[in-house]
Amino acid sequence: MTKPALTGTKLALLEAAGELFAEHGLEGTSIRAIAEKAQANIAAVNYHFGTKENLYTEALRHVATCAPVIPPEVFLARLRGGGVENSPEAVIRDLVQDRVSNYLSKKSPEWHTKLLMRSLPEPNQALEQLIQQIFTPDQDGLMELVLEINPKLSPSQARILVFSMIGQCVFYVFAKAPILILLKKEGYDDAFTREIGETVSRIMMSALYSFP
Amino acid sequence: MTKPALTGTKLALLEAAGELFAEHGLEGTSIRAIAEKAQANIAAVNYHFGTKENLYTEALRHVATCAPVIPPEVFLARLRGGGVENSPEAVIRDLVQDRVSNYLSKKSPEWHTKLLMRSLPEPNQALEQLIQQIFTPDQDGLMELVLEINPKLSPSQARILVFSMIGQCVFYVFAKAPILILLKKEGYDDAFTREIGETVSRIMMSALYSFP
DNA sequence: GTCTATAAACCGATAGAC
DNA sequence: GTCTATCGGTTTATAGAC
Repeated sequence: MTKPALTGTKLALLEAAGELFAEHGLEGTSIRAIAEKAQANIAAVNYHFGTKENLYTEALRHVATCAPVIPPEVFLARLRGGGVENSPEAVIRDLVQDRVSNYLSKKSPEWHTKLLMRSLPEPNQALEQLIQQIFTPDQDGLMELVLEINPKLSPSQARILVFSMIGQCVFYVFAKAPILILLKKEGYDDAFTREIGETVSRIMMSALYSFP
Repeated sequence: MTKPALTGTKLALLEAAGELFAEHGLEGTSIRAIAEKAQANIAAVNYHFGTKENLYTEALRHVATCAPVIPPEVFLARLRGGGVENSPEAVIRDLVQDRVSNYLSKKSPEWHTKLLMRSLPEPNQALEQLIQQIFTPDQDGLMELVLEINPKLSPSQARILVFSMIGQCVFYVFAKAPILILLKKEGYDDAFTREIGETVSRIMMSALYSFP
């Protein structure tokens, strides 16, 4: 038991804040708006979190620890297990599909990914912690996976391949608004999400075997 | 002559504002800070631009019209011209290298791309105009290029391939801060930038021929 | 066009009653 | 733990002199 359960008001504040921060950023969100959305008192923010910055940090940490993405180790184990259903093609396809559907579909609230995206170019005290706890292990696991499929890759190539894979998935979240305008769509439907996953995994597979 | 020349103060305000907006966002930047940086009076912002939002819009438009990226038509013409130096491999490599170095090196001030990145998830009244004037023609041109190299691609596949190419390039700008922390680097050096370009173009080439 | 001075509103944070 | 009331500071925007 590392984390005490959140009382109703504290949780309501955290989620209201997360949603508003995701939409309007740290500076664009007032604690008054947060308290109103959470149906709590303005002073409750200060009571539960001290400062607005702390609340932002907590919201970001909350999102990061909630991410239901399947860790690379699972796919690495499948790959080493062998069998037709665990071919590199199948494993990469499932991995990419998991990431894409995680980012683009409704597995988790939309503001989770939105807040995450916003925190990347807007460095925050929570970001470095996030990187060490979430991104670095994930990146390392994915590099191991990529090197398992093609051991001839240089570490530097493997790293860029991983960035490219993540970058393609993230781009659709990050640039969602302009992409939707470009496509004249209202939102990503399931068929489009599936096609993104299929195409990205196919790109990665063909690339993986074309190196070094 | 569609645009009257900018007076010294107005231009100074625009550039100071752009730099601050890129760094701290719309809400995180005060017109006081802008005026101070531009060595102008606070009231000058209101005089020249009316509101802070207008100034933000103008700064974004300024950046968009300054982008020195080589248009897809140039590469399409090379491709159709034929010859060894105009092979699909060479053309894609040069295109990706141009984008990457444009985004990552010092061809244009760093705040240009930073402001552009920030405006994508933070929709603004200028964004739609930006998309119609810049993104849509660019996207269409790149799709034509991709279809010239592999005419068997479905339009939907070609579109996603283009998104994937742009997405990979943009990711390194967008997620620069976490990537640098991850790599334990201070900045992108030329060797790294070059390797990104080479790897991304190689990924795209192998993918282009593996479809459909 | 540029300045000073100021209006009017909002901000985050907190003291103190309950 | 929750509330009201308020402090001290900042914000944008503007009126009016030069």
